[in-house]
Amino acid sequence: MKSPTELTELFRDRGLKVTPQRRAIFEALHGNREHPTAEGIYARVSTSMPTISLRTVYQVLHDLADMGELAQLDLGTGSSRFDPNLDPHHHLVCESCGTVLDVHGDFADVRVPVASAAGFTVSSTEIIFRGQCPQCRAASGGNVS
Amino acid sequence: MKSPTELTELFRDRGLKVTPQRRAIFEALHGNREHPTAEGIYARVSTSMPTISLRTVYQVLHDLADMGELAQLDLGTGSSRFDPNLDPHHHLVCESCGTVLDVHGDFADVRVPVASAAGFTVSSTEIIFRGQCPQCRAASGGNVS
DNA sequence: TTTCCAGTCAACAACCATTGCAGATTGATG
DNA sequence: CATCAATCTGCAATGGTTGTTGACTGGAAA
Repeated sequence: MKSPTELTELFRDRGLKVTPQRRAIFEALHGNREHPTAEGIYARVSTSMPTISLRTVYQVLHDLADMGELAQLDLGTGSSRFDPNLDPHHHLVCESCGTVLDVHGDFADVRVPVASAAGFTVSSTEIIFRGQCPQCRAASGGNVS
Repeated sequence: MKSPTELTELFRDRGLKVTPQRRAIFEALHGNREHPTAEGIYARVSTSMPTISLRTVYQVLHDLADMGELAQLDLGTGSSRFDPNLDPHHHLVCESCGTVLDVHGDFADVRVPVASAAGFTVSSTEIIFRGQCPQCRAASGGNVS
């Protein structure tokens, strides 16, 4: 994702206002590797701006996603997660605690076999590895519960 | 997924009752390749059993999933989908209409690079191809959305 | 710096998929 | 066919997310 400064310019260029709320959200996302949920961003921003509403957080996150500056993920953990990392990559999801890690690797050869494609136009490929993180494995003795 | 008859035996063996509701749901799932939602199964079963409740459909689907006789999928289409096909396979999702197709293919070489694994124990790998089906492409002139 | 207004915000209610609850009902066994 | 635990239904409640609306404000222009 672009830096808060770059996003500020981008918004101005598009005739959009750069409000304190937006700035705070830009900051909260910058360099964030936690794949936060909207609630997560809300919690973080609320500490410095207690009056911001969750509605606004959703709005700004969607604006950024629509502009292609942020990826929205649905990893089956109950709520959408937002990923400022726009490099092509995949995810590792802990089924116990929900933690998400990035997986970088060359999966260029992962394509739909022609026989299955049936005229489909594939625009993106998402690989989700599910399992258990070291912390949860240690805590549960290796059982996924 | 096992046949309705086999599921009947399986339930009896486990001391579970085989009610008309369960039988109807077994039938609705048998050979179903539509990756239906709970609502979808409810709609189908309702035609022959108008008094069945959506609550019961959810209950039975979860029972089957817990028993490993049915796969529950979250493909980011808003609601869970249920897949009676237990062969290892992946999915192709139309971003316009939500249709889901199975993708069979050899993706055995899709593994988490050691560097990314960071002690994670990977128990399953899910590949989701997103795009547009032929019908939607024709209908929209090739534009998504 | 003041004006002005399109763009934005906060609060609230609504929405959807899903689940918890409790009382009525019913398979399966003896 | 009597018994009873398992099951069903209807309804309320939950959690995540979005629609609405009137008040508010960033920032370009004067």
